[in-house]
Amino acid sequence: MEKKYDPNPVEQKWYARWEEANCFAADPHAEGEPYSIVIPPPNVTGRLHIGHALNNSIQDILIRWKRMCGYNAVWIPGTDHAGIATQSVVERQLREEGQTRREMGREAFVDRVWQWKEEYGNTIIKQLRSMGCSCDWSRERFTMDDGLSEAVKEVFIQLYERDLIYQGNYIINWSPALQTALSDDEVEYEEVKGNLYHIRYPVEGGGKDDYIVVATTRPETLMGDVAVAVNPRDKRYSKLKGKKVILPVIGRELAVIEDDYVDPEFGTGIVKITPAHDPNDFEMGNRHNLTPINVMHPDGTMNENAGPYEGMDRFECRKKLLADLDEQGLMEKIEEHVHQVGHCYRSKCVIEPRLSLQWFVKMEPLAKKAKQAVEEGKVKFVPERWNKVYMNWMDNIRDWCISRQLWWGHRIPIYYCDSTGEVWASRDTPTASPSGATDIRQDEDVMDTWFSSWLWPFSVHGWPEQTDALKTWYPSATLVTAPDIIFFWVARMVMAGTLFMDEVPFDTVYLHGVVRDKEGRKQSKSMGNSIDPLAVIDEFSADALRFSLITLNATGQDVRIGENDFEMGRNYCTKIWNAARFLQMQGEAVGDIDPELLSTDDRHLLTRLHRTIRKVNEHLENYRFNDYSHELYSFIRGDYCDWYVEYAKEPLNSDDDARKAHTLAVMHHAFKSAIALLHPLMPFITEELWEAMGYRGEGDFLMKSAWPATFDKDTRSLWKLTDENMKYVDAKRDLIRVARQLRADYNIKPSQDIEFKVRPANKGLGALLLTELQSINRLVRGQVSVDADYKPAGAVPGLVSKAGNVFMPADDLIDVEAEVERLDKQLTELKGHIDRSHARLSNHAFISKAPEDVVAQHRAQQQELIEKADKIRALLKSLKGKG
RNA sequence: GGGCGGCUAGCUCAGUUGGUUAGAGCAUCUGGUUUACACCCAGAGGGUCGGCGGUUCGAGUCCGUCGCCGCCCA
Repeated sequence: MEKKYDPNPVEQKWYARWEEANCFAADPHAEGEPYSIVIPPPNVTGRLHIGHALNNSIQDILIRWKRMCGYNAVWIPGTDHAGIATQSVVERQLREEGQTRREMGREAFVDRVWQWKEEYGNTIIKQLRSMGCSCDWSRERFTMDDGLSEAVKEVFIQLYERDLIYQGNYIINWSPALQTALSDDEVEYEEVKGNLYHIRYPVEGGGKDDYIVVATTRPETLMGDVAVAVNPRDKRYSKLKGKKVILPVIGRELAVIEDDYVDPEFGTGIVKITPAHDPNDFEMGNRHNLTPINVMHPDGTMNENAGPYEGMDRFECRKKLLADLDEQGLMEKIEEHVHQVGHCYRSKCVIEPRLSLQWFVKMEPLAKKAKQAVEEGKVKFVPERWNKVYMNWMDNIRDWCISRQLWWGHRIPIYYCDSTGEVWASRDTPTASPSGATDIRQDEDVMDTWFSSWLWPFSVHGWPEQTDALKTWYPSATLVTAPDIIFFWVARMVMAGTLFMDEVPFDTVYLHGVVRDKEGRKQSKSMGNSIDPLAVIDEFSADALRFSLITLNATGQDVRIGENDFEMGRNYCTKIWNAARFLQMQGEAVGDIDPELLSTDDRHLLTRLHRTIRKVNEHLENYRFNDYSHELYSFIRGDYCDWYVEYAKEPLNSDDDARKAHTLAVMHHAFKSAIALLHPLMPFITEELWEAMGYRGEGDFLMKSAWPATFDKDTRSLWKLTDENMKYVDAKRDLIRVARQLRADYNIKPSQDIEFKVRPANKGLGALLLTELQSINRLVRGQVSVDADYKPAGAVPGLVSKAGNVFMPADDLIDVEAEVERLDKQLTELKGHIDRSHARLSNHAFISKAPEDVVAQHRAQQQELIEKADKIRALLKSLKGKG
């Protein structure tokens, strides 16, 4: 083995070997309980960021763990076509070439996007490999693939036939930058400091001073006003009833209508009604039979209805209009006004509520089933609190606008015949209308990308075909994702699953936190604070990346990460590497564990292994990945390296070949189990060591090996893996720690062999210690002797350990003052604990109300504290007396 | 306006049903060429668990309230 671990070539080597050996490929007919995960499909335009790294590390842990446990596990990878993002990227490219998609034509443009996708589109998929993700690449899917497109079309038509899809003229969120409709969820509201403009509308037939004042935040929509409204109970304006007002600039007459919706408290209590540009006005307009007037082009410039402002951009128009109103003396006042303004989640432009003809999905019937599924516990959220968020969304569900004015995406399978006026949905490309007319055309729009993503859990398996994969792996087991797409994606998948499969798409949704920078800001490219996972892999290794992310991230909590946090992962790898190297240097392992030869430390290690396996299983089952990582970390670093290996050097260097061989057997058993347990988290180094240590069978891989089992009861009793032994070894180690502390406090050179006297806490313990002096001597780098009657002849430094008092008799060492000071401090601290313990135990209420075992526990603890304090007092006495 | 999360060592965070002397990593200090490892080892220092009030024999943990910080929905 190399002296230093060089991860990059090792990681590349193993990933290639796994792929060559088809280790990731799953077979629906294979044995084992099915366990499947579908990846949250990243954008095909995307690059791996740190959030993906966390997300996919978790999925890989689950899938590797389950695979080792014998499940028929599959992880389905893939990407989505990201309609808006991908189209934007290619359009930008065209622009640089001095072209536009309209010039190019739809077909050529779509071809061009496909070309782009083939060339650049799968970056993220390649990047997932360098992270070690064990996806079944033979099942990789793309939402625009034939099969998945088939599913999208089928679902659209089924919904259409069930009357759950409709086309309608409604106010939707319009992105002028992208020139497409967006769903409500794609709008981000931001607080903006704007103004509330108070504008005078002259009353028809009135004098110069006869006017009303309306307040608005978007004056540029004024040209689209079709009425003004007041609340019918608002006495101030009852005299306006039946009157008309004149729309400034345009000069159109507007009726004054009464509607309960108007809030008398807001602004002046009179609002302008602009049904084509505001959802509430649209509703009101419908109630009062008003015809909407649209004043804007799709790109956000003013249209012919805007009179003098035609051709101006909406914000330019606002400026000019305000100046004109001011000039005409129609501007009452301008108030500062903070309000929420919708922005496009992709282009960040200000959303324009706009009346237009779009396709919608009726969500209420879908929500009902999806809600029920969670209520009945068929889908569980981890952490549980997301339950409420999900329910709340379902309760306030709004119809889903699914049409997008784009070219890249699944085209809506609706056909029109202009001569006959027929409208119908078709699975195939029709050549004539149902009545036989041939002047037919397909709807120009495509569907929202999420309309394909919500089918992902079953469309990846070939639905609507009833494939074997679908039968075996639907529903999937666990969905791992970030909470920001709980509405976009998770909720809608539950809807699709319950509706089309009659079964929820997954039984658990694990929602992990957001990865932030050290200042707590979300990592983003535009802020320049993002950590590139590939750079981390390059510098520290994929194992280190995974380890650090998982170890630092508590269940469902956001995690702050900086560049040097990956050092801990790298250091851990190095440590494990060296532990393996040490073990290998001891020679071949022969023989098995022999109950007769087990030392107390052997038994301690094996007990800890047993408990570690148990806890690791528990943590993984409960999605407590950081606990899983910590548990193993302390086993490998603490129990195995720091204590056991150091202990083992004594038997390994002894002349007793049987003892030596047996120690090796124990070490290999523990080490082998440990790296197997670690494999889901750090797949590369563990696989490498599995081979290097000779654990690998012919054609075998650690990733395909069995998950370590806890020891059964018989083995535990045969090997005497008892609590008493744990207690003894812990006491012994406390003794060692105390002896080391004495050495450190008195600056004894490591090379100096020094004597320790131990007055054991009890006889049995003393007898046991006597049999283990060789290894203890090595660990304290001194000569320990056990003497129950030892009484220091002079002022001798000493400390109290769980195993008894430890003295370090040596000439010219003692600094009495310093020693007294330290013992005093310790005693004061102990006294505090004893006082509190005493107060508790002398409290009648405590004795009578607390459970017996708790009382007993506190009694024992108090006893321990008192004994320790007594020993310290004795030490102090001997120091003071003789010093 | 409603909801959620956070506030624990200098920093980043664990602490699952209330019950041993509140933990980890990093950072700091001291010592170290111990035949695996300085990406290391040994040892040490460091916390009124955001404030106040309550429930309880017992609160970092439960309840109320206030204060910041962040997110989501309207």
